[in-house]
Amino acid sequence: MARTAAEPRELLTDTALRLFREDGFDATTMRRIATEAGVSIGNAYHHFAGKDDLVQELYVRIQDDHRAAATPQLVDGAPVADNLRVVLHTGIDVMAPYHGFGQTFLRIAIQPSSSASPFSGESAPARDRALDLMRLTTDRSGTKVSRALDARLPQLLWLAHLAVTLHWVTDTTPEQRRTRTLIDGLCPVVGRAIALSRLPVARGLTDQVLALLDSLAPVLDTVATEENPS
Amino acid sequence: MARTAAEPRELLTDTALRLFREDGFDATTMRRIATEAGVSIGNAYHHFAGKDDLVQELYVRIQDDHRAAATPQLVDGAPVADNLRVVLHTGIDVMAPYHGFGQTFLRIAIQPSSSASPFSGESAPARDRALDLMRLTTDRSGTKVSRALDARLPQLLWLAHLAVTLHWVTDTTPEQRRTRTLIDGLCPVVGRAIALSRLPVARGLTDQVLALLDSLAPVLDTVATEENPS
DNA sequence: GGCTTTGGTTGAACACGTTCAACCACAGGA
DNA sequence: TCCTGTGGTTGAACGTGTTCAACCAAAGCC
Repeated sequence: MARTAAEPRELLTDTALRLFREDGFDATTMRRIATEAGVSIGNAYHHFAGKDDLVQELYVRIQDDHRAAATPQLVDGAPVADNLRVVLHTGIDVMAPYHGFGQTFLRIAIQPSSSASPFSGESAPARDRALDLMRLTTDRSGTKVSRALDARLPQLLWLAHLAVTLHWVTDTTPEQRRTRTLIDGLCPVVGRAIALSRLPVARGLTDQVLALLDSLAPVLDTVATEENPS
Repeated sequence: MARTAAEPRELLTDTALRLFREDGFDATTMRRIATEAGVSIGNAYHHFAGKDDLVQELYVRIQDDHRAAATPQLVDGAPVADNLRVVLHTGIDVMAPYHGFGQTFLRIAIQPSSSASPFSGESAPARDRALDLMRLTTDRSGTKVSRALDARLPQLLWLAHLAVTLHWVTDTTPEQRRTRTLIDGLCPVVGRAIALSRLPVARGLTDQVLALLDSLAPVLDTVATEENPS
């Protein structure tokens, strides 16, 4: 046999992700992942904290794919609504093969303990990556916004992304068409709202929203805070 | 002993909810729920589809408590922002004892199969109840809004409620203070946005938002549609 | 009294995720 | 050559949620 010990970690992730895609999350057992990857079940747990940890691997992978898919389609100087549309659609694209266990996906992502949690205060590299993509989106767009709004806009768009994802998970229409419609309807709204925010009449509301976002800073900011002084 | 077979269903829910509160969701085993309720484990599964089903019981119970707590505090003719504030705060109040397993809470609620799912297209009595409360809120408020917006406003407020709940689940501040702050900041924003929506300059945006909500009607409407022609 | 039906009740049994003490294989000293 | 770590590797074992064939007990009906 002489198994070359060829990175069981990669073997495990690949097998797991394939089985997740084929049979769904619940139907895929750790025993089968391990056997098909050619390692023992105990060894699987040596490389990954648990079944959920395997999903996080997918989570991170999807984020990378998302960035790779979205970036080349962004148009410099285009309205932010257009670029947001690109980002949201490509986001759905890369997630599409995994719609089957979107619920599981969300379940893992929600857990504050998970590093994939969109809200986790810890290092949360996944969320930072998502926020970075949104910052890239606003930076490359030509829409003029106030300085104060510009600082918070990526986070607002990220929240929109979160909302769209939430809808996508529960979307039972074929090919998740309704989510596509939602995106196409949502982006112009966001663009128009941004435009409106510059008018004096909306000044008060804009300031309120920004103050509100400031109060949520610990949730939204990319900071390495939290109880880990060591 | 002569156990009087006194409604094992109620015994089970009461025991389960108590144990959930005391020890959390994961630490509470079906075996313990069954034993402490004085029934066999198999019998527990005769009355409830599974552990998740017990949580749904709590879900429904909370919705009722929420309505009971919010209704008497609503002020007829008050600005909708004020009444919304009441509803959101009382919502947090009734959920407070269960913050410990808020994640589980969400996990159950997300599943489209669950009748507690906020998005499930089926009968979804729980969601209808929540929407009803929001309709009550807008009806009793004195804020003037356009006819078109009035029809959709409860659903918009319900979405706000959903967002606040999502934040609450992941809120790790003591007593979930940050969620309280979020509510206090969010309500004036909602009120101001509603006021702004009546201005001609915001007419286009308002119409777009309403059209967007219309496209989501199957998700948001209280209708008994879905594949169940029998 | 028998007989059937119906629906609550039981606990052993199943498959699962996860843990853990034991087991290598190999590297680096002495 | 031996000793001693060190870190990947193993599979039996544990406790869990859930299922299911069997078992009642009471209610009709003859």
